[in-house]
Amino acid sequence: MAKSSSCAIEYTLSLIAGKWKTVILYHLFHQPVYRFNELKKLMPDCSQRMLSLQLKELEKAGLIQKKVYPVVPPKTEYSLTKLGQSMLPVIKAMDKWGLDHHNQLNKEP
Amino acid sequence: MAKSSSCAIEYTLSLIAGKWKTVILYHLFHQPVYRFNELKKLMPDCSQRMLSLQLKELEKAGLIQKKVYPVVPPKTEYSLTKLGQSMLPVIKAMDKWGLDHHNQLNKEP
DNA sequence: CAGTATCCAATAAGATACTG
DNA sequence: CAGTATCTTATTGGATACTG
Repeated sequence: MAKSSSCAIEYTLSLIAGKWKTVILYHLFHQPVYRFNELKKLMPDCSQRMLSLQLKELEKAGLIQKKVYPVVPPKTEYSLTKLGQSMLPVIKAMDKWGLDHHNQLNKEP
Repeated sequence: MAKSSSCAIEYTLSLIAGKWKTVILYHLFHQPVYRFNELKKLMPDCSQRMLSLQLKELEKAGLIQKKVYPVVPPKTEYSLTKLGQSMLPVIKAMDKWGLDHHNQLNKEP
């Protein structure tokens, strides 16, 4: 984000680049609300730290929102904002492309 | 690409992540063939080195192909492969989203 | 024209331990 | 439960100069 992008697509990419952001959005499209540890379980290869960072960046980008319940033990809920929901076509297109072209997936005997 | 992705969308992202890849694809959708320096001119903020690297990765991913003419001075042409063309919905969705939501673009007086 | 080579800076990501 | 802190490594990107 150092330089302003000169191309629309660059801007879009800047918001969803990062190893886990699209995956997080993907999950939130399939279930509207997730807690931190639920997401963690869905993404076993994503460390707690990375999940935390990526959620923060998505929140900063305005794509997701976080609701914190002041209870003990803590409870937080992540969900898509309106803006995040508008990303659905992008996520869908990427998911479809991956399903169509990633031969290593869903090819178990 | 160290670990195999467990999610289709992760795979898609892995192929188009990188600061300039989607932009290159975007241009190749609007004009089927480009030479190295033509792309360079379209992307003034992308260094020659980066352009070269990103083109190489796109080629390795099978999304673009390169035709080299054995002439002096050298002439190369880059174009989308069939696989690259199949990425159109993804690029289009990202472009549209950027146009719709990046307020800093196309707002000059 | 279409790149490489080299060197360096910045950023992203991983591992592990700790906490309100 | 939902994170931080710290340290380290890996990857990416940039500047500049050079070449077949």
